Amino acid sequence: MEARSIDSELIQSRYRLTRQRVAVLGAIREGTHQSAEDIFARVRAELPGISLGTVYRTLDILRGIGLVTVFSLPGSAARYERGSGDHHHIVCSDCKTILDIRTDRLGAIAADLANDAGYAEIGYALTIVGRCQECRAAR
Amino acid sequence: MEARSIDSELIQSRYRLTRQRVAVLGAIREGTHQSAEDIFARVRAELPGISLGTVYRTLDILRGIGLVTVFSLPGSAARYERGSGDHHHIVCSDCKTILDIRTDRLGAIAADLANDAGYAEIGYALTIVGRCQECRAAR
DNA sequence: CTCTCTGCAAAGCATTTGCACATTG
DNA sequence: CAATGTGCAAATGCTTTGCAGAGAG
Repeated sequence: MEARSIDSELIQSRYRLTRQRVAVLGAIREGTHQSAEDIFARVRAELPGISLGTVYRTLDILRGIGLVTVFSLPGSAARYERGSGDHHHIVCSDCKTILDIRTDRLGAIAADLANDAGYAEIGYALTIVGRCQECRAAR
Repeated sequence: MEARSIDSELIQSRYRLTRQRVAVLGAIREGTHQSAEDIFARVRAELPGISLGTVYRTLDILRGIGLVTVFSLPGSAARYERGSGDHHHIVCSDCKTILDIRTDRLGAIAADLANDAGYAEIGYALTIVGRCQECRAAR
């Protein structure tokens, strides 16, 4: 079953349900690690009149209600993906390919570390940098 | 003993040893999680004529030779700190305060995950988001 | 002296915002 | 209808870059 429906989430959060918002969330679900421009391009196919500003505004709302997660790597635009950050990333230092990673070995550690620091943990994300197979094979 | 000296590192990397480069690295060592602007402000005290462009160019060189690490959080400028990323961060979702975290519990996990993904690991960074003590106390 | 570096200012992206009109509930 | 959302375009940050003169080796 798909995560919480955008309809109920937006309405419960007293946001209006507009074509643009539905389309943006739809676009997010069609890909991963997309930049705002990527999403803009995708949504445009369905809603040619939408503006990039609206995409940014919508992404910010969706993030606020937990339907979308953002992360950023130095030197590139923010990346958006659906859901709350329930996975991690490994990035190739050469070709910049990003892969999702899942593990259950981090939760306890993050909880301990947050606790030690006196913070109430909200979330955590591990980013690994490495060289992917293709890039190592090529020269 | 302080890490590798900037002099030898720059020279070995066939970069020229300039006042600006020495000052920028000095500024980095006086703080943590500094933005390029922060570093610019700090260096200016010593070298009033330096330009922001030079700060950026220098930071990029220092990062290239491993004397400086960069990281970024969505919605704010890149942060620079000395050394190679040998520690992690916890950020307050309210006041944005960043704390350094050290642990030896992640190395093996990161190595396994990189391996599973077919990547040759270069580095990894954990970022925890939470609410700090002060922010929880205040209202 | 030659080659690299720097300051300056302009350019380039990514993201945000003000405003008048369109839409939702 | 009233309140909210959207398109448009300008504005704002952050970072990069071209160029001519300054400085390092």
